[in-house]
Amino acid sequence: MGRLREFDEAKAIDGAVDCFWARGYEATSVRDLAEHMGIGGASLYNAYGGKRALFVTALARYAERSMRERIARREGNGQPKEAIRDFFTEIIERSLADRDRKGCLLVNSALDVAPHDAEIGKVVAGYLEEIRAFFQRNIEAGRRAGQMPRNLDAADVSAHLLGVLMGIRVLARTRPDRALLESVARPALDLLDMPVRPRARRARS
Amino acid sequence: MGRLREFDEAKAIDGAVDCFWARGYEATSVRDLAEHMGIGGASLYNAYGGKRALFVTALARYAERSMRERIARREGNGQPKEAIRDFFTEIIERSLADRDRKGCLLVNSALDVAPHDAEIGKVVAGYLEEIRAFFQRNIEAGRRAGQMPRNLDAADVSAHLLGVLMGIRVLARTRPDRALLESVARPALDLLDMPVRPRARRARS
DNA sequence: ACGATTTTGGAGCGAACGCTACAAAATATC
DNA sequence: GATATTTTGTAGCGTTCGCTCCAAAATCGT
Repeated sequence: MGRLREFDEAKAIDGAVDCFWARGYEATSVRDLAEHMGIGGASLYNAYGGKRALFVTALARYAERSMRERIARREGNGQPKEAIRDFFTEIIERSLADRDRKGCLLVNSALDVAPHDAEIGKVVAGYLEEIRAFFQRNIEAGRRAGQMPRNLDAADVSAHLLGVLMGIRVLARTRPDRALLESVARPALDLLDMPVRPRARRARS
Repeated sequence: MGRLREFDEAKAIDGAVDCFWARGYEATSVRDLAEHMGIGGASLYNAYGGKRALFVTALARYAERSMRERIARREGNGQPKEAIRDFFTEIIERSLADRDRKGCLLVNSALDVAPHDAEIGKVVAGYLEEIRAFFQRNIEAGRRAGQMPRNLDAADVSAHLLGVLMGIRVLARTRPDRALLESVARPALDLLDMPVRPRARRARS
């Protein structure tokens, strides 16, 4: 019973994601949100509760459609090393193509919102942990398949890859330069390759 | 000629740094600033021009007192590897001791302000480049001194270290956990060590 | 001492902020 | 069709925003 909603809820959330993504939490006003969501201010509060609650919803939408989608697309192909390499390649390519330098909503939130809001902080930390776990699963699979060095510490290296990923997204927002971003990633990805037996230059022992 | 300033200009700038550092650019109000700087609103505009100009000044102060000081303190000891290692150790320790999770003003600005303000973006990029250059100088010195592998690519690895540093500062704001932060840094720092000749497990060719 | 110049505190500008109140409009149940 | 319930648009609540105006206060050169 009651009047039914006239706006497209999926489009509305996507509009909210775009707003928070482009401008950040503080700099996004409720009026901006309502306009980009295609709804009125009253509907926004009626349907989503308010700015903060809407942000949590938008964050979940972003994580689902952007992060988890990207993970799911790479995983389960039986090529764990390519999964990780392609993950970084895609992030770099998208960062370079990101003309308005929006970066990653999760990373932006980790610095903007999370430190000032314990609840949202835990949510963001949980999303980032999902990325690290993706790295760890694929490192372990790569070791089992003999594609990666046996002595790789999956916990260490997965955390390292997560840190490098965060670094790429930070640097991309101030200096979206291909050479820089690829240099950041390369030493980390080289860890995943099998060591080459160093060729002896001259006879020595 | 004219009335002379009554407030301590150094303390005032430090107060502005503290404000922007703790709350971010957008979330810091001119009234917050004036109060923490110990001056009135009119004096703030008279002496510094406005919120944005004051932010640029505060950023320069932070870079000088926090970043360049940290670099200068480590460099020129003839121990380039320790300079880099200690740099990361200090960042991790300070991040763990940073109870209100202020992080690094440069990194915060790189995500908050830089993408929306081209001029400030270039300033921030310049400061970050100083950090990368510090890494590169010490990598080259370490190679010359025979403390680091001869085949280290100083450009690549210095960019990598900068990325890892950014990653540590991001993760520290959402999950200030020693094990996590040290895991992020460890594989990067291990690059600086001389390779150990792998001990042959069994006789094999 | 005096005019010129600068700083300081206070009041307040117009605008935008997050949010709410309220009545008209639209639906389901009966 | 009457009633109950929900959504929608509008108007506006009180607050805060960055910033400016202005007169009093304080210092200089002369």
